Amino acid sequence: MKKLNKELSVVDDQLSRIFAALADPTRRDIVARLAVGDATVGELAEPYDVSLQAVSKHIKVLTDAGLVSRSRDAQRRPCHLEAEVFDLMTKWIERYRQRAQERYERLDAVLAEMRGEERTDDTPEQG
Amino acid sequence: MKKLNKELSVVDDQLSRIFAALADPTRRDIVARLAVGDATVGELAEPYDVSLQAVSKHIKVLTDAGLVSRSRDAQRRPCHLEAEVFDLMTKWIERYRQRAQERYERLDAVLAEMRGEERTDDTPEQG
DNA sequence: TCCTTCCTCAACCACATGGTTGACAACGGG
DNA sequence: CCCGTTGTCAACCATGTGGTTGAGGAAGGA
Repeated sequence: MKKLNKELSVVDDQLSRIFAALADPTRRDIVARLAVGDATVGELAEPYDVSLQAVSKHIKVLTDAGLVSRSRDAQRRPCHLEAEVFDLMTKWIERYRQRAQERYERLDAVLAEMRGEERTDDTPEQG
Repeated sequence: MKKLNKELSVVDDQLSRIFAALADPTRRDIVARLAVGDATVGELAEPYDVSLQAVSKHIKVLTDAGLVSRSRDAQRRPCHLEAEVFDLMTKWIERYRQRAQERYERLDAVLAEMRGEERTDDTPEQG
């Protein structure tokens, strides 16, 4: 039963890009500022001590993840935060957070039961 | 106004570790399985085509991020999913998703208004 | 047309990361 | 006590990532 069919569905792939994009504090900061309002690369770069090119790269990572879209306004290329993509993340998170939470609550019940009975099974179904 | 005070607060640091941990599909898969029930490294490694050591490393990344805790049961070191840490993420996400969503909805209103009036302001307050 | 502004591309560098293999530590069963 | 089971540590390797600098494209303004 080796070699789990790792065809890396598109959603899975995007999820990876989103999480990876948000793993960087600078990029999270940029997202935070874009939540307030659209901004150009230059404006976004201004508070940081790094080159404009570095910030441009961060923006690219964010756009590749679908978190940011670009438009054109003369020479400017304003960045816009795409809120919908967050849903993909929250859906993923909520699914497992809930399961884990339920399991945790069930554990309480089990522990209460165990005080009077005996344990037969160790690991719940898995796969 | 350069050099944003980048002291990388503890929360920020953990947030980075959490997002980075979940950026890997294998680790997300492990989290998914741990949501169903606790498991040992060996059990977790079984479906994959990689060495046990590689999976052990993944587990280490997850524990360092606070997503997984370990216990001891004879030679076994079962992995347990820590659901609370998810809250840190969802809180961060929700904050900016909401802002962006509100901004988006406000845009609708503005566009509707624009059909009858004239525009004076372009970019909402920012900073 | 030439210049300026805004931004991206390309090459490079240091370091992090995911994988490997080999050694070995921790624990319980004979 | 020795052995098997379970898992980690250490060293190594290939690739990815965030940063740099330099060159240059795209779009107006003079």
